[in-house]
Amino acid sequence: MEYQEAKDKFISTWGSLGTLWGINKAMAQIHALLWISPEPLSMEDIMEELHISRGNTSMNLRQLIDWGIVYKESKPGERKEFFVSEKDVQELARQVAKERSRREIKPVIKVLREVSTIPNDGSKKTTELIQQTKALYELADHADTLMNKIVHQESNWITKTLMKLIK
Amino acid sequence: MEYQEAKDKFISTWGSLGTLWGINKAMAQIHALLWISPEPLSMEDIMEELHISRGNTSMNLRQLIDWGIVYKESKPGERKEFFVSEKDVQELARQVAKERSRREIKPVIKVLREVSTIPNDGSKKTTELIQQTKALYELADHADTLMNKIVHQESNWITKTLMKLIK
DNA sequence: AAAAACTTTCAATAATTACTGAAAGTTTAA
DNA sequence: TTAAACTTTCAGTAATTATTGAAAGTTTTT
Repeated sequence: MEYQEAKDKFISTWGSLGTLWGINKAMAQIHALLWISPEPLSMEDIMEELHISRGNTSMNLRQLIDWGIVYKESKPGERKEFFVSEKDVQELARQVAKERSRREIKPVIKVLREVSTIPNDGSKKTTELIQQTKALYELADHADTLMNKIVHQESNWITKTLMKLIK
Repeated sequence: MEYQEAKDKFISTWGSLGTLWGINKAMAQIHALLWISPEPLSMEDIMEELHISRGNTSMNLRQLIDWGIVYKESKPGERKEFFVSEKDVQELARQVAKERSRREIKPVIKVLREVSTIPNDGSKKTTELIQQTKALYELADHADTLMNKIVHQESNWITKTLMKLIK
């Protein structure tokens, strides 16, 4: 396998992975492209490489910037803007963990807490609802605490911790 | 908040959470309904509670069974089949981790390994491709090993481990 | 072996989500 | 202050994904 094939394969795999966890294909592909690009890319560059429209590129770049994993960069003498991705895999993982906690896990935890703390009228169905949602609440809460822990640690804590658990 | 409101809230939240990680709404809602139901439910029961069609119910129940988190059950004297969910939160987490590893992470790891091991022709772009995909490969591989570790441990290892990391 | 009770399949359709492209908006240069 | 270079917005449209419902399939009972 040579360069072009490997590149295409990576971009398309990363793209379909995205849809699997709530990021759309274009957004994931733009990230993939920037992730492996040694140079900042302009909007033109991205549109051309991925065959997507200007509007699509603009909207998805904005989302990547919101996620904190892509940055704008301006080259001296050039009028247009260029984009680069965060290149450190640890930092990428931290940002993703942080955003997912905020967008997905926190709201669910809130509902689970509300639901699991309704007054128990003693009926079987209410008891079951409380018991089962409480179990989910505790699991989700632990997982979220762990994620936040990761987000606030120094950069290579993730790898070190995973390694410790694995062996 | 009383029973019915809490129940509806849980089912709809769990349902939208599902779409966020690649499980469709009906599937997640059926799971939610069974998760908090003290009794096994028939297909009729599920259709009626969630206002979904027979076909939809049948297909999504099958998927839940494939995921290993819902079981068929037959009541003596009754002709139709009943369904119950796995009720242990640890076991639920294990099954989900196992399936996600198999369906999502493993295939990505395979591509990352392939892409990150192409011959390096010494060019800047090839070097960058190899370096960046290798970093992702290592992260994904560690995460997957950890998940498998979880899957094969005794049931309350997850909580114990998370607790240890958290404090 | 026929009928009744129930489940599964799948083509058609509905609902959702993503994408385009041109117009409006913004910034810089002349 | 006008024009050129570039970016963003968003209504319309395309693509994708989920759902229905009726027909076909299966199992159990009589």
